[in-house]
Amino acid sequence: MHEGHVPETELAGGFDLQATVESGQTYLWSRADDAMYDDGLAWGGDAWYETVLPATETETNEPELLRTRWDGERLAWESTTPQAPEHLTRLLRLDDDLDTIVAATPDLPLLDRAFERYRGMRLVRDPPFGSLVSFICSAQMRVSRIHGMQMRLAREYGDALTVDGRTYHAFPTAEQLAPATEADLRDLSLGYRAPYVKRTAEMVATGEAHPDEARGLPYEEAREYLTRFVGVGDKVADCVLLFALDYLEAVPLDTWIQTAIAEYYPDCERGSYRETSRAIRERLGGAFAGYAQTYIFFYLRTGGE
DNA sequence: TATCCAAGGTAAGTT
DNA sequence: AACTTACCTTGGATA
Repeated sequence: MHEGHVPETELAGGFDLQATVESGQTYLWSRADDAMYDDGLAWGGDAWYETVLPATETETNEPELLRTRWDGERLAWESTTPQAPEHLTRLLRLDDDLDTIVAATPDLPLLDRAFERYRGMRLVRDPPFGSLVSFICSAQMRVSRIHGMQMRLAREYGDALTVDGRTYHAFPTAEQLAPATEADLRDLSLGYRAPYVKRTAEMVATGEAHPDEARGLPYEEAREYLTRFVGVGDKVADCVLLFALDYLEAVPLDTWIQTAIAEYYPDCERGSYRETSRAIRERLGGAFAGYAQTYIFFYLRTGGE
């Protein structure tokens, strides 16, 4: 295993690894201590987190293990690849300048409290297919269970990798996932999401469509593109745009944000997803509105008011 | 111990 | 285009 660290001085605006990984943006990382995912908020936050890089994203075309831990002053890492810092920077957006982003965001009381509480939390940049499947699975589901679904999908269908006697699994490719039957996926407790995941995997595997195709389109066109996948409506599309495809202005209108709008920004409620989305995006500052959304989401979900 | 409820929504059918 | 309804599963709350 290669190892190293990223010093705090290279992380403009600080870093909160636990909030970044456990805030419900990504379901493709795990806590190495096997503590219940989504149970760490009162815990301490210096656990190792690990993910497996898909073979399609590595220099070797093999899956690679990546582990990382915040030790209070710096981001330590261990990996089967020496390219770990580059992968960490991409996946956890280490080169985002949070000070600039916070400064560019409007001065709203709720937002200020959320920024203060979780200062250092970054957006993630998940692999698009994994992000797409994760958020299809997120419908009417709790964070810890969404995570469990992705872990089971990886274990059943993803590439295996053995390191120090332990076996890890990459999230499956569309080609690996498409052959699964609806019954297979229901056995993994996906419930009614099973046929959505299967049909979406088939669409990607056959080349009919790919989430990467949305990249670069004007924001609302990109969202519209993603809704062609089965199980993907406006909200899930916004999540993929924000957490995988670099659309930092995307504001997923989930139940928590809907509540926040009703309570704090009622004038932004416009009756339709499209118009409400435009209004709240404007209220949260436009270009980085998705960053603001993620802070508000996590702040409210963890008991902030 | 049994029952109920809600969880980061979406698709399909009606009006 | 706006409005209803069904949908799997399960941990945690309530009786």
